[in-house]
Amino acid sequence: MKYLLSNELRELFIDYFKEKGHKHIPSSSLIPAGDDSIMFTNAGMVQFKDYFTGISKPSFSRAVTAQKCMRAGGKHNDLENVGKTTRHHTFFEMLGNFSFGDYFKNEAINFAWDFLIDKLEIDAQKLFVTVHKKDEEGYLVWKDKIKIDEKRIYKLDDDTNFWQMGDVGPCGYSSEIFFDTGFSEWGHAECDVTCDCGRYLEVWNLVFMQFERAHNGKLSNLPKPSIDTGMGLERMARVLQNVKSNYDSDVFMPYITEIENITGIKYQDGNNLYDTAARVISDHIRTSVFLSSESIFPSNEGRGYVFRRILRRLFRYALKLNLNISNLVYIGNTVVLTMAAFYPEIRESFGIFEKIISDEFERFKGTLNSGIKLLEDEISRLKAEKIKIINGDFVFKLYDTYGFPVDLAIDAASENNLNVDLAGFEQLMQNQKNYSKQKKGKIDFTNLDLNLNPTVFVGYNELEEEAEIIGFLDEEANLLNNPENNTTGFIISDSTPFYAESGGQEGDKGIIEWQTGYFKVDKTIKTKSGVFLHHGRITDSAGFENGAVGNSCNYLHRKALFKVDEKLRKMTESNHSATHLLHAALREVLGSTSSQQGSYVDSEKLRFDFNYSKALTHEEIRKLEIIVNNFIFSNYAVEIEETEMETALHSGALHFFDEKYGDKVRIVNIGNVSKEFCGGTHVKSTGSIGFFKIISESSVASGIRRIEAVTGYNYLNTVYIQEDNLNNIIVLLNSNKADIYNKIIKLYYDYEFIEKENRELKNSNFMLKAGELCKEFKKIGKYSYLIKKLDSFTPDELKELANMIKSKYNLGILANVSDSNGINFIIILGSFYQNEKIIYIAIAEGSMDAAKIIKLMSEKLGGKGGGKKDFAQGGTSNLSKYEEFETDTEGIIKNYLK
RNA sequence: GGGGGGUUAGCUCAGAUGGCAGAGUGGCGCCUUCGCAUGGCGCAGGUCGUGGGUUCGAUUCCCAUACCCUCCA
Repeated sequence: MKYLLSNELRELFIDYFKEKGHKHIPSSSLIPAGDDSIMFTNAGMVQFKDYFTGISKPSFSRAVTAQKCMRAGGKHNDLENVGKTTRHHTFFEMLGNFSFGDYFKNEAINFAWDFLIDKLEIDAQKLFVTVHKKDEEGYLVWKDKIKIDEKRIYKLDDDTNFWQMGDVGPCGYSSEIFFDTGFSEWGHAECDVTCDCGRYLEVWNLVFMQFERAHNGKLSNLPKPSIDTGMGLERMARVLQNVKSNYDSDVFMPYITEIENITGIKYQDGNNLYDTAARVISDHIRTSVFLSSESIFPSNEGRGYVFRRILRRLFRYALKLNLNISNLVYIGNTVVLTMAAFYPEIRESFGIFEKIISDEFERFKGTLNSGIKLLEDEISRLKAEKIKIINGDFVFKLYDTYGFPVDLAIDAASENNLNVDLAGFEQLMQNQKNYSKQKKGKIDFTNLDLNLNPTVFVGYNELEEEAEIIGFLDEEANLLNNPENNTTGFIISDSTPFYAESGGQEGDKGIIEWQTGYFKVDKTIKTKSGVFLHHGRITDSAGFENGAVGNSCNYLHRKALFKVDEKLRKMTESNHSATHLLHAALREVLGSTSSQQGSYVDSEKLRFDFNYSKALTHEEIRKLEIIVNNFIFSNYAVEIEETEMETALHSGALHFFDEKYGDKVRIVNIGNVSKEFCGGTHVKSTGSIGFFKIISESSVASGIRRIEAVTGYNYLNTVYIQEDNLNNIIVLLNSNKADIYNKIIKLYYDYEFIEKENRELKNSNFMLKAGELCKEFKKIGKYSYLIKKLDSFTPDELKELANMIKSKYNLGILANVSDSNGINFIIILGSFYQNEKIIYIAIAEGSMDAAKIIKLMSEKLGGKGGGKKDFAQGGTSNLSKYEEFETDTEGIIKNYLK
């Protein structure tokens, strides 16, 4: 067996298959292009999916790749296993060779065997293979052509040896090659390839795509069967380096060695906490470096959320080993040193990695601290009540709501001699998962498989076109032959001038009309296979009149005129072309690293997201606007070029791989300032954009900024709105454009001054009034009371006045030594309020109860009220009681004091 | 996409079955001190995220909405 480093293995593999007529295709992004069914690229075949399904055709029939892959979210999730086994990773590389209708089983098996035996010089006695029990053809290749001992061929079932992409589409038997490491993680002495103990390592999976599964589940033979294979680089490196674990290979040892150096503890490849932590840290840092290079940022949804979970798991283990953030960055740099030769993007993005990891660490500390606080409170409560177990509800809430890791909660519990009800926790966790699953179920029309030819799009040149209606889908995606009049749904046609939403450009609106009626299109979308869906409502007079078929009407194969709303389309095109200009300007002002993160244009405005770490300054925004408007005023011609993907890639045009481009791509050239892949529609020359103005700049996620802007007429509208506002203000203040600012400044200061003066005036007025009212207290024994009705006071004013009376009266009593048998008084003030009710408040001191008095008053006055012992208020809309307010209240007080 | 939580003074956060909005810290002033650290006293600083509703009364309850955190998909 050859001893190869991982980089050598990768090279050898690619060279071998290149020699066998395969085209080396670079690894695609970790973000699958135009594929929402998976979160991350998780196998080598992902970038070739459309070739296997036949949606598009490659210009080559054999390919070889080393593909970046992730399994840490969605259907394939290995995250929790990482660090605990010898062979699970969140990020890994898959080596693969592919045949698209070219060679099949015989060659695929021979290539694999030849590579293993001849190139890697692996001892054939250590290899075992599996085939599907019904795959006689595959079995015979192994037995007769390769001449492998029958005892080494395992015939297995669907669950291990049948592969399919989804419920429908291409699928087929697979054959796997296992390597006997002679070492079982579980200490098994006797077992075989079907055992999960790690002794038999699956090193190569060959998928024979030979069937097509229909909606009814039936299989039919594919005319041109294909091959999809995958060999895990990390596993094979481990085999060739003859070590017990992927982590002991040169793929991970550089990082583990660094952890040893930092902590001063030797890595033992064991199951203890330290060794697990070292593995987790190595794996997760490597993954984080790669995710950073894909412009994925930690967030609370989708891929960003997976990234956040990986980072949090990394931090948890880093804390256990007392690693700090600069240690982690240092290890991250080692990832760059070991892997950037093959993946140069990670070197360029290292700054982003540094920022992400340190920002996220700060955030993590925040959630840790708040969690620790809650946990400490709970623990001391339990201790006080002598309870020995923290219940699952609490731990779940801590985790679910506050993001506090469960294992840390368990640690803290055991430090305090407490247990955690883990079963209860798991139950709640399961409930949440089920709940979340149930809540899915909106139809994704873009993912429909309608089994129709792609719609011919003529809308680049035509906005009106006669076309044939070939189908109608209702809102539940049922194909209706005779949709009733007034039904909403989707019209499908053989061709159309309507642009369907894609590439961040809104779909067209407009009208589809025929002799007896029309269909108002409010949006246009398309399926992944290119069938255009015009959404709207049928309005057909024939539907009402045709009694024979109720009010339904057959639209199938009817010719209709498809008319795009030209005005909206033109405005959208302005915005779209302006987006390209803005992109060019951004690269000029902020540098070429500020690349596109997404964009959306409709007829009203354009939105552009890009990565940049801080808010744009006022000056930068102005600069962008000036540059873009200069582009517009230069009236550059917009040239569209249609070309092969290959040549386009070499032309230096900007492209973004979360977009899906066909084999033929369109390149949009604007002057010599912008060149981008783009399937959207554009103005003929930049002059017709008219004008460009940024209306907002904001942040969408950390590290991503968003610019929103308007063009042409839309800007005119915002100018009008602003102008009207300004004019209204000018007229109101009887001023003019030149003076208005100074006038407002003056008014503002005047207002502040007057308000302060007013407050003081009111205060001194209240003081005076309070002083007067102080004299009106009446006495019954040691109690005194003041009852007064006042006109047009607000509740707040009553409160304030009463408080002043109280302090003045208090002062008077305290000054008067002879009256020292305790302070017991109540102040009751009432007023009209907004001419619709009587309000009254009571402030009491000593043993008088304001709330009780207010209750009694409310009974008498037919109102409601309440409060506390020292303060209460009430109200009534029974205005006629106002005249007797004082006498009534006095009666109540006298009665109360009796 | 769904669930949970949050938004109160410049900052960190309390708060009440609905009844006059608080602490710590920072800011300013004064005192203690030869001076500094410190300590003591006082002052300023609030649309209680926004908009509706219920109520005599809402920062608190209800509805909607924005933003942030978090879990699940």
